[in-house]
Amino acid sequence: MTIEAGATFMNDATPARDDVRNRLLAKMSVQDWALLAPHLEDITLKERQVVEVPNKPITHVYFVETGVVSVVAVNAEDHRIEVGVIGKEGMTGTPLVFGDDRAQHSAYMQIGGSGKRIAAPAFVAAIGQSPSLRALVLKSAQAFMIQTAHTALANGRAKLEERLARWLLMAHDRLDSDAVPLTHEFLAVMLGVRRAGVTVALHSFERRGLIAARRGQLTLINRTGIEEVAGSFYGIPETERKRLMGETL
Amino acid sequence: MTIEAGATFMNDATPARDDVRNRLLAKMSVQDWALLAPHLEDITLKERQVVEVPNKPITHVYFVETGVVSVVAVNAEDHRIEVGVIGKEGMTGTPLVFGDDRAQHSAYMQIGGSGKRIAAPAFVAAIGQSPSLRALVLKSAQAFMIQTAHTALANGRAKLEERLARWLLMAHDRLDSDAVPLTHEFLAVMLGVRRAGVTVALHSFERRGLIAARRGQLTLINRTGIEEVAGSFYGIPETERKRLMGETL
DNA sequence: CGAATCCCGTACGCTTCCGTACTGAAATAA
DNA sequence: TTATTTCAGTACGGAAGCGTACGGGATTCG
Repeated sequence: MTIEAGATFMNDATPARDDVRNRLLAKMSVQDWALLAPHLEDITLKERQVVEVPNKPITHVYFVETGVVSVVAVNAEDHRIEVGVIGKEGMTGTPLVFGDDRAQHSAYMQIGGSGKRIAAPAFVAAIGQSPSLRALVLKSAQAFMIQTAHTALANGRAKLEERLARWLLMAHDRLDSDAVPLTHEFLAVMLGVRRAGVTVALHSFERRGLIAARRGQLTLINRTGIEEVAGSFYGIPETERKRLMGETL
Repeated sequence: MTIEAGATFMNDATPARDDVRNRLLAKMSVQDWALLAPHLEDITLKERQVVEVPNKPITHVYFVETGVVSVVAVNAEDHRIEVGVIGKEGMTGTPLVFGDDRAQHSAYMQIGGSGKRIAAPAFVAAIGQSPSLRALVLKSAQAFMIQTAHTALANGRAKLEERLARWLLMAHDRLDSDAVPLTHEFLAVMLGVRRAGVTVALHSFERRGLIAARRGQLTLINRTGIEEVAGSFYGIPETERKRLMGETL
């Protein structure tokens, strides 16, 4: 690991900005970065690590850099389904942006990785202080909301294969490799379908040369082909996020 | 119609506050009300009247007082499904709260009624000026977001009868009578199912004494029974809204 | 290295809901 | 009043996906 020249005029605790891979952190103004940086903490995010628990206070906001967070809505009878994913393009803890201190949903690392986090009070103070920072996180929250709406659409109207393709594409957008380290079981939980249904659908993908599968891992081979399977159920949240946040996903 | 004493010290264009039935307008501080009131316009909201068009600028924010708005997500292949409903508890135009000027979804009156509206620029100016007003509409936006997430859950996991019961309850919460003036066709569009499927399900409800049905109209008879049908797919967004906004729904 | 566990492949009967379509009754328009 | 349109009731074959379950291979644990 090399020492970054850009970090020389900052104190030891402040992470260097040049190697920040979270898009929100990278995109904000230097002033806003300066506001957050002293409170940011580098963190490893292991798979299945819980970042938010429903109806519990949010302790930290996580800026993911590698890996994927699943946000899962749960009801009283323990029915559950994923309502959104978060990766390097976004952040967790959107209720804080709305002035609430509690998590609505369950959120945990679906694919392990790393990132930075900030304690909730420091985050709230920062967005209270900087209108431009608040505007940025509001847009990010809106982008997430659009994703949730289209998840509702896909859940109600798309077939299993279409929804599975959509999920793979959303994960792929957030990963640096074509390999998705996940079991069929977890894909099934996220989509709210049978594990066996996922197995059959992935088989079909594999036979068509769209993916390669190994135990606990699958690799995208023909992304365009997967996009064709997902059809119009994939894409709108992605273009809307680009419109709202700028060209970087 | 009697002349309200409370209106005497306001100018002619300013609606009297006492008879405001929209919960958000009724709940805000006098200062925030004074900020909005001069720009509020009484309006009749006929059924099927369009209030937002996807990808088009939002012209007005609507504060519904009677009737119900459907917010419907649409994709490129014209698949569509309702992602939320808005009545007297809320407002349309949430993207404006996030700093965006465009509608994501289609929004129209599913059940006709009336309300007040304000031109988008005046609304944006007001929330820019008053932090307390901004906080209020942010919480309302969050409540809507929770509703959307649970719609995604219901779409993915609930059966037709459960989803239909959920919809009826959400509509009933927003109406002043037990009569829901809607055809099976429109219920089907909102739920993303067949019209014939809705007919059969409503029949079952009727046989069980939960509702009474006439052409283009159905009446809730046993709300508790309908709640039992919806099970845990109904309720969380409602209690969360109460928590966020205070005891009034 | 053997045992226990995890993950995937596959199967079968069953439920739910779709696509489609025809009918008659009710409401509306002429 | 008659014609037209809208809405609800019903039907049938079929697709999609569920619940369940069993076996075998891969991986991990002791």
